[in-house]
Amino acid sequence: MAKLPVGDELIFRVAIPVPVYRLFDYLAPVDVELDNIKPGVRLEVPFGKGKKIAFLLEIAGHSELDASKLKRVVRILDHKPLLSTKDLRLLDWASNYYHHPLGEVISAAFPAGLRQGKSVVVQTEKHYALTDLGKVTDSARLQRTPKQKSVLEKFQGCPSCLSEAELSAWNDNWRPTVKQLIARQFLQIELSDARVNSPAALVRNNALQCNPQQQSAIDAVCAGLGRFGVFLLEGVTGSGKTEVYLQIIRTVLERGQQVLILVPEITLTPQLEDRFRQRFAVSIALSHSKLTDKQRQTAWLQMQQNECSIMLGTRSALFTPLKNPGLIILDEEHDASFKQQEGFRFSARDIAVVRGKLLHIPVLLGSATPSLESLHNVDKQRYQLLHLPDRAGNATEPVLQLLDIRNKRMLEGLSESLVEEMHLTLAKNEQVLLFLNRRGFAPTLICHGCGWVARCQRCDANLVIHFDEERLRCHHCGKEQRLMSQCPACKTGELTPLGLGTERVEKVLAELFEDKVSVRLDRDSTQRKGSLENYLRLINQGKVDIILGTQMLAKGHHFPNVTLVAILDVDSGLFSIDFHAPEKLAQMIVQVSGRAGRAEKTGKVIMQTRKPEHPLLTTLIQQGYRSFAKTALAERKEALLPPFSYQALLRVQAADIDAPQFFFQAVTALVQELNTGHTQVLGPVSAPMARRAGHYRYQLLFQTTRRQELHVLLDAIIPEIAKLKQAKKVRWSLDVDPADLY
DNA sequence: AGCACGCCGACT
DNA sequence: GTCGGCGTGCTC
Repeated sequence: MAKLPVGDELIFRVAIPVPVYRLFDYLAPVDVELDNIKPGVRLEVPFGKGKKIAFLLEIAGHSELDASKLKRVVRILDHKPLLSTKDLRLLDWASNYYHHPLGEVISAAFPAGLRQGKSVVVQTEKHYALTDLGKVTDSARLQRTPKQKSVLEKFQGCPSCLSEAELSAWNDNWRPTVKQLIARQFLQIELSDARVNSPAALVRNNALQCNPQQQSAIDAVCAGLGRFGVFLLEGVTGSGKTEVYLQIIRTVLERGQQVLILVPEITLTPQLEDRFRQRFAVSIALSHSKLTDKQRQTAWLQMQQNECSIMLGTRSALFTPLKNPGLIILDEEHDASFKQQEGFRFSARDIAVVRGKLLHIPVLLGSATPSLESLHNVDKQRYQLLHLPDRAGNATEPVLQLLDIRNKRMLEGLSESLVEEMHLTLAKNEQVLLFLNRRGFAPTLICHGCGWVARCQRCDANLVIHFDEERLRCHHCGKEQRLMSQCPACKTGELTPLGLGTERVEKVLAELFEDKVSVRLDRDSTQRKGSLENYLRLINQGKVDIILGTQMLAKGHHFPNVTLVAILDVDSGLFSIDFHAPEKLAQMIVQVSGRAGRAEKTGKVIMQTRKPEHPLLTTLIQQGYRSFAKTALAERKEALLPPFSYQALLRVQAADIDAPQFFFQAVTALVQELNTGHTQVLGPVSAPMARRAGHYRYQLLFQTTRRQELHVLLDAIIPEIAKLKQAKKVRWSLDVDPADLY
């Protein structure tokens, strides 16, 4: 083979999205103009048998490998990097912190299309604001789009006469067509530079009057614009957090900068989105899982190119490049969905803070029930607390009370006193909301004759009875079967449902409140697209008296006419072995309570319990979430648990029962060799659910009071674990700062 | 993660 | 005699 002229060749060092903790070297393409090639550009490279999209990290003069082993870059996909140097640094940091391969981390920052190598279409057309329509004279070109034509003409007659619907149609659907029209006219008439982002055109004058606390929160963040700082906005439901966001965003837009707003889940986005649209006359980029890849890519590029100033998105929108960043807002910062639970297990909240630091912009975290980590950061004066203690308007705080149900007669989970309270509320024509975080009819099917229990074959779990569909279903692996009528063990005993699910409560509601309308909101009843929205509409129209549901009720939905909220079984959250459980339970209780009494009507929250003296419950009820958090933090400190220590969890699962054991034997040997600091190693222990979907699950916990020490150990041990032959027989993953120990 | 190489059981 | 099972190892 002819020897390559090694000395003359330049080396492209790249990251490739494969689960390998290593970079790859390639020969630079021939005749490459180096001036234009910067780190971050996407490349197409030969890899193994096929081709892959790679990300350029550096251009080097030498490679460790013999030049004959190197392949050549096929082509360069980007003229300039789509990610900034700072964002690349952020991704590199995240790769190190979470011990996840850099190629996969960088890949996660791109929308699906660009990840797969789609080229960015150069946008020759500019996006213009509605104000520019006034200068378009040639509306004859819109003959085929009469609605757009009429909006245009209406606008030209009276710019402020456009309705909400017309404006959102413009934002959502019509802009491309009108945009084309403007592009054609661009050659004929001189348009102003009033683009979508132009501050003059972007705010509609409908801000709400703020109370002093809101105003001082707004002032504090606005005074911090242009430099790094983290603000924790603590405000109960209805305290006007959103208005604070909106007014701060206005200031950021006026500075000509962009805002990234992250929210936990799409369920609460429509309402928030509506408020944004009502407030700002600029287009808003959305990014969440219900959109198509193309829509997400468009939104991503609009932010990247500064054609859009506001992005509202979920966790994965965190990495959206911002040409002119001004502020990151993370709403409901305590929410668990900000932590990605598979693959690259990152915390969007924690990375947002690091990103703010790198970009020299403030980060605003908001919550009615801040995470203990964030409150601890306030104590440490790393975050600045902004408190909104009052409900806006005349709304009063709901009254929380414990209802001792020991020795009380229960009707399918409802105590007699609760039923009485419900009657009183319904008699006033007000709504009742019942919360039970367990779907299905009952969580257990047991034989009254022989004690046989319906178990999942593949998990350490019982099958849940779904009476309506006559099925038994495993909520962990999804496996299901027909609900049998005869005990498969003894063939004679009577099969009895044990325990309580929403379906069962729904049945008893129909009997107890014959003349009232109740709806059940859980994953099963809202599976069909749009059905949740339908139910919510009926509820808000007052056509529903009793709302019964799971988790999904706790998040964001407003039920102004609900004045009684009952948590049917608060005890099930009290006895988890996971130290995060009390925090999660307290947050859930407060969030559910927030659904009650939003208007001028005082709400009441009843929690049925058999542990009325439990300190978590009494502290929370008598002294509020803040006191609870203080107590919980003191307990964490006492036990040296996070945030007073740092954890990483090594999880393993395998179909073979012995494989995890062999894996951990090898890992333990590595730990003994490499753990030069004082990191504690707890385990391995079997996961709380030892078998799931036919896989045996074990985990090993690393814990230390000095974060640096933990990362030194992980830096050393992860590449070694990856090389273990025992590691190839299991599926393993590392979870840094695990949000739960399951 | 793919993908090929490689060494042992049931089929034309 | 082959087809194919998935264990093992590599990818610049």
